[in-house]
Amino acid sequence: MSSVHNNIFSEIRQTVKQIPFGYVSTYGNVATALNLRDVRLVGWALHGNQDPSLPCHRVVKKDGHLASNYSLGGWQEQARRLQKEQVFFLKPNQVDLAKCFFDLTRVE
DNA sequence: AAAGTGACGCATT
DNA sequence: TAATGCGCCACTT
Repeated sequence: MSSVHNNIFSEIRQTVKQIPFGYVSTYGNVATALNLRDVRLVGWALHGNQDPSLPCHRVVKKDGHLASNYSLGGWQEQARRLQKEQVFFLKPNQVDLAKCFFDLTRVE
């Protein structure tokens, strides 16, 4: 990853930062909020992230399953962070979107 | 400079 | 129901 992003990547990060504590959003929802045609860009922007102010663990797949390739420690680490925020889980690797989904298209 | 690739998701076979 | 294809960005080689 490079230094400066006056591009979609910074937009993605801005959007992800709007997900409140205790809630999650999905890759697709972020993409829709930004009118992106390629959802993979969201994952790309978060891949290898080290910024603690960027809650990348709050982004999951559309059905609530955790990121299959979560960078730092795999989905188990992502699950640990979410449980710390008292997010509801249906299964060890799947959150309850019905209770914890935050729609980013509503706030933008 | 060009081609390959990816924390996904939807439509098509 | 499973498998495949595409998206068209940004980054890497």
